[in-house]
Amino acid sequence: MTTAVTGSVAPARRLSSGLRPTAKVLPEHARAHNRSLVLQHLFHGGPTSRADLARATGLTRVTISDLVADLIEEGLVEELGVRPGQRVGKPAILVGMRTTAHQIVSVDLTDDAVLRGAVLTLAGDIVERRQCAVDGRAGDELIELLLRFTRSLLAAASAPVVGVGVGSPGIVDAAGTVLEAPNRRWYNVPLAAHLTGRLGLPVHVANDANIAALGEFTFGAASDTAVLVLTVGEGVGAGIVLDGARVRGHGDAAGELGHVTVVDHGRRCACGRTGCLETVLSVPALRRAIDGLDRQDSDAHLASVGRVLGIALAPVVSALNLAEIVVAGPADLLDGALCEAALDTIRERTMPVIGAGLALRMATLDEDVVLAGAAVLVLSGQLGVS
Amino acid sequence: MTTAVTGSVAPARRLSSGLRPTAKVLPEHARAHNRSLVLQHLFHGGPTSRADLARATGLTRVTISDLVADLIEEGLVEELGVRPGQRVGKPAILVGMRTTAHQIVSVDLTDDAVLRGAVLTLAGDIVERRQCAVDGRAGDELIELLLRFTRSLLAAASAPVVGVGVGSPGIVDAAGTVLEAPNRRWYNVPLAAHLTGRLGLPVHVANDANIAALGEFTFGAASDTAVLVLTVGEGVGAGIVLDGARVRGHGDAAGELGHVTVVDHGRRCACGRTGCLETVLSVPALRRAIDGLDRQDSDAHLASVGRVLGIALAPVVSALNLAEIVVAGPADLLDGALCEAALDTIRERTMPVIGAGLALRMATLDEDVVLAGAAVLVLSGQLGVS
DNA sequence: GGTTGTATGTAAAGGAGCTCTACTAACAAA
DNA sequence: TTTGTTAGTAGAGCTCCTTTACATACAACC
Repeated sequence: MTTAVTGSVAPARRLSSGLRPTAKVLPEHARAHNRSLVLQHLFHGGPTSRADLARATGLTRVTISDLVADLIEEGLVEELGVRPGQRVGKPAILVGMRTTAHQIVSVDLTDDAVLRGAVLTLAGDIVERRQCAVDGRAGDELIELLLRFTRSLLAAASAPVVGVGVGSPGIVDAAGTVLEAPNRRWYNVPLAAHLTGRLGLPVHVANDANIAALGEFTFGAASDTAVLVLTVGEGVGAGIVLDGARVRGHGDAAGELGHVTVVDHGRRCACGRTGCLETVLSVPALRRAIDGLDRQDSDAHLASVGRVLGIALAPVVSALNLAEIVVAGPADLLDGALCEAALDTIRERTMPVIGAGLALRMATLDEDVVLAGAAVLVLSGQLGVS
Repeated sequence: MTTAVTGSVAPARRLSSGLRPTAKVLPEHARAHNRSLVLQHLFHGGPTSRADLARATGLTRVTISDLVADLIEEGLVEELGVRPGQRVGKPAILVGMRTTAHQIVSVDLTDDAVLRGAVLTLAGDIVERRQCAVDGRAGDELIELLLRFTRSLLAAASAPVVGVGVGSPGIVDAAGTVLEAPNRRWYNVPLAAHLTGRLGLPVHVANDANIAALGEFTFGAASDTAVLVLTVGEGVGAGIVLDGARVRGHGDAAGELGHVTVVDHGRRCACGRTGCLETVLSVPALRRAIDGLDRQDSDAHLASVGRVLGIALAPVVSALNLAEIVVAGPADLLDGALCEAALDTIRERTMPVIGAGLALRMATLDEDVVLAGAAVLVLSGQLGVS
């Protein structure tokens, strides 16, 4: 008596690709989701007619009109007049996101010596850029400085600010608490909550290298499915985006690749161990190593570091079947022999299916990756857009 | 004029942890989601009262009663009488999932020589187990054999079957098409669609090592957040579950760790390259290597393989901040020196935060991991439970 | 120049889904 | 017996989306 019960057992219609339904969904959540969906299309597709939005989202024109009316009321969207060009039927009215009507404030704490900040439009364009010397401050002092610096950025904004994004080194949990950032002497500092309280507007905090990946993913040319962004600066960090979601890891420490051992019997690292990736790949280490070398020797060294990087990344690429590795950092050091050797090494050390599907390129945003990423944090947290 | 607009810009209420809202959500989707949510709680928490379900999910008692009524009507849930024990208030009526009222058929194609299949309850318990010699069949012949084998399993079921799950080696896409499985001579075979058409009930197909991870995750003791399951058999494969979602990868090839180069100038591999992980870690390779050795030498060899494994996994563990690595395969080879060396090596080669948060253990399901995983495929695909 | 066809956007009615409030039922403890 | 607590259900109401119908505006065609 083997009876198919397809009729009586309804197929599960999944909301996301995740396996476990974990929280209840109410009509209002559906509404918020669809609202974000519309915004998302306008964000990436530019000005569009309501009818096109309906076709793109699968919602009806009626619902789209309703959602767009809400968004217009909130000031996030505006009508841009009739679509140019002659077609049959009633001319479409274009609607577009008002990317300049609101702004975002971003702060990048990556650098030991200086706070970097910016005011950005919702499209990620930098309107105003500021810096502020750290002068050796750490712990609470640094928090105070950060607060003052952020206030000065808010004062520099020329439109309402939807939120503040902060990229910090160290391990940061989902709530924006810095669990540990030794160089800043921060341990269990609820930075996001503290700043939100003091500033009176939403503040999002995340790991700098992690959000660099978000920045590249949203504003760069990164693929949708599986990207790793490697940030090379004073240290080495990474961020991974899979199916549009940032990988956080069990203890919010995903992407901490700087202190993986890659060289047996290697140099001593600041962390106390030896042979960490940072001892060969960080900007200071690279500069030291090639200082005074001619082009050929310098390239040879960079290639050897690239090979070491490739050996370390090959298992990661295989395990995740990555589509793209993006490298952010000084192009004079990284773009060239180093990246080439890394990609070649990864291809040599992985299956053809894995290696062939992989691209490796330099980041498109240079020094502003983290600022852009912090903006994405705000965009996605406040507007559901990324 | 820096004005906070928190009031006018509604915070995005996210449905999942993903960043990009990608598909519209209708009320019926919300209903299906909440239905799965209830089922999920009953699946993992066992019999529960409606009131407790309401507290656990955040939905009201009214809604829960409504959902439970639907589920009872569909035959997936039943009332189990009053909860024993004396408490104040009206006694609660327990409701529980009818795990034996429906069944699942699973097939495991991992073995070259034999098809392994089973009939399982919705709780993952094996009711009936069957095998079938492959006798060198491949390509279309193997598909026909698989079809006949599946039919015999369906005939052996003693309750309505909700769906069929198949674990296949090779690369399988989300639709259940086997993109390539060289040993089976399958290239772009739409296996799930084909079987669904012929059998008239839902068939789900996925990579065997991938779903082994699902099996361990659901029926084993794996953690929620970040797990990698390494399956060691004739070859080596892996599956990764992050935040409850299986990692698919850009080309549906995530987890293909068997052919990462781990030994420079190593043995020739069946894939044509040298030094692949499979050349040292597969069951045949391990047996060959320790054949005739005494315990001490054998352990030394196993430990050396464990170190190689640890070196390869350390970057993966760091990049993903894994909580757990689960190893599935023959305990006599893997459990002991090999696993110990692997864990020690990973700990040595990663930051303390990363290494300390990691556990490594043997799988709890032994040979039935893939069958269990295939069942999870059906559970999650048909009922939204996992 | 009128007619036809196509496309956009809105209005009104309807159904699905959840909540809130209010109620009954059933028990323990005082 | 009274009081307090908990479980489950009924009915009204709100939100959100769809379906259907309609007004509007243009091109193309005779």
